[in-house]
Amino acid sequence: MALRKFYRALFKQFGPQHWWPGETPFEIVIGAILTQNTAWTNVEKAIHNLKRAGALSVEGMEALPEKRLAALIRPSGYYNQKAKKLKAFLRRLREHHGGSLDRMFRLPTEQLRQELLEIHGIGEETADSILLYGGAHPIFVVDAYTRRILLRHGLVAPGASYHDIQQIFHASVVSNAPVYNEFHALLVEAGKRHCWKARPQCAGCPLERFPHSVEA
DNA sequence: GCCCAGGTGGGTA
DNA sequence: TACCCACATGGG
Repeated sequence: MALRKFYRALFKQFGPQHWWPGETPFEIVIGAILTQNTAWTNVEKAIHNLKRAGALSVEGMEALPEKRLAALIRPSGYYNQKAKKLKAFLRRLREHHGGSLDRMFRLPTEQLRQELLEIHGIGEETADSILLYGGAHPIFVVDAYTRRILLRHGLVAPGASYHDIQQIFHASVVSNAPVYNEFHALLVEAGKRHCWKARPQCAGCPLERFPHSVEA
């Protein structure tokens, strides 16, 4: 299967990625929301502000007025929107799980995924990032780089949905959280290095030797 | 100045 | 369903 070859090639080239860059499950959840359509370097600044303000905890963040929260996460962009999203998540966590991430993550994967998707501001990629990286649930995260790379190699059709792409991974890669974790992180690294583009930008990339259906 | 970044939700046809 | 757009900062 092509994807398993991709994984080996990427790992050989880039090595372990040590994702997610976050010290606690709560930090990972917050980072997953803050990184939506945003460079991670900007998210780091926002998280630094939250830490400095003592707001990188369930209680600390819930105690903040939304305006104050928005000001702290300003460097991550879309800060008014994201403050609303963070508040919506915290409210749900408190009302359904007593404010405990541990309790929340004990739910079955599919049930928790459905619940996360009901929260304002949490779409499929963010829900899956929270599940995989925050709770070690074995579910594959599909992001823009993943889509572009698979598209370029003709492994998915142009109109493929998030679910379509996720199913390809679930069907061909063993259901194992550490493996899904590493694979997705490697795909993002490849994406950042423009491995989804044609030569010369892709020259030397670990996927170049695999067939390209789309010379984008 | 322009383009992009580890998306999502709301509106319209 | 399928587009289109708003949301916003910071780095290359």
